Amino acid sequence: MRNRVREARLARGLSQADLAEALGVSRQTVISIERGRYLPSLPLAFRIARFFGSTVDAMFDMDESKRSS
Amino acid sequence: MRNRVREARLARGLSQADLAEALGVSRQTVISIERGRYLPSLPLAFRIARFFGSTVDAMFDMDESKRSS
DNA sequence: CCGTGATGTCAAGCGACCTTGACCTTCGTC
DNA sequence: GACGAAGGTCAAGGTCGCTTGACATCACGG
Repeated sequence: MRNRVREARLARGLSQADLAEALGVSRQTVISIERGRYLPSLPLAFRIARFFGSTVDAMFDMDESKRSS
Repeated sequence: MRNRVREARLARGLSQADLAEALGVSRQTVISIERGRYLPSLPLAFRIARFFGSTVDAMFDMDESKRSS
C-alpha cells in the first residue's frame, strides 16, 4: 500500500507540522502515515484526499498483490 | 457519513454472510458497517469498493457538514 | 409445530489508529 | 558556538475496528 501524502505535501511546500494542523491531527500521525507505520482511518484518508484536491482512490493505492490475508 | 454497502449488496442478491465471506471479514463487521455502528478501516473500504466494482469515494461519501469537531 | 435462513443484539478481547510529551539529530544562520 | 526549524524515535494511554460465541426475532416451508 503506497500513498502520495509526502509528495503532495512537499509539492505545496508544507512542513509535517503544517499538514498535521491543517488535517486536525498530531504531527506523529503525519509522520507515521508518510513512513508507512500504519494506514490512516477512513475519515482521515478522506480529509487528506480532499485537502490535496484529490480522491482517496488516487492518494492511496491498495496493491492487490500485497494482501496480508 | 453514508455508505452504499447495503444497497450494493442487495442489488447482487447477496446475504450479509455471503458478503462477509467474500470480503474476508466476519458477519458482525458487515452488519456494523451497514448499520453505521462504525466505519470500515481503509483496507476494508478498498476491498468493499473493488468487490462492487466501484471506488472508495463513490461507496462512502464523507459529508463535510457532519464533521464531528 | 419444528427447522432453517437471514438479520440483529450483546459482551469480551485484541490489535491498530491516534494522542501527548520528552528527547535526538541534522541543517542553516546568526 | 548557540539557536530554531524540520524530521524522526520511543513510550504510555485511550478509542475504535474486528473477532468469536451465544442468543433473539421474524418469515418461510415442511
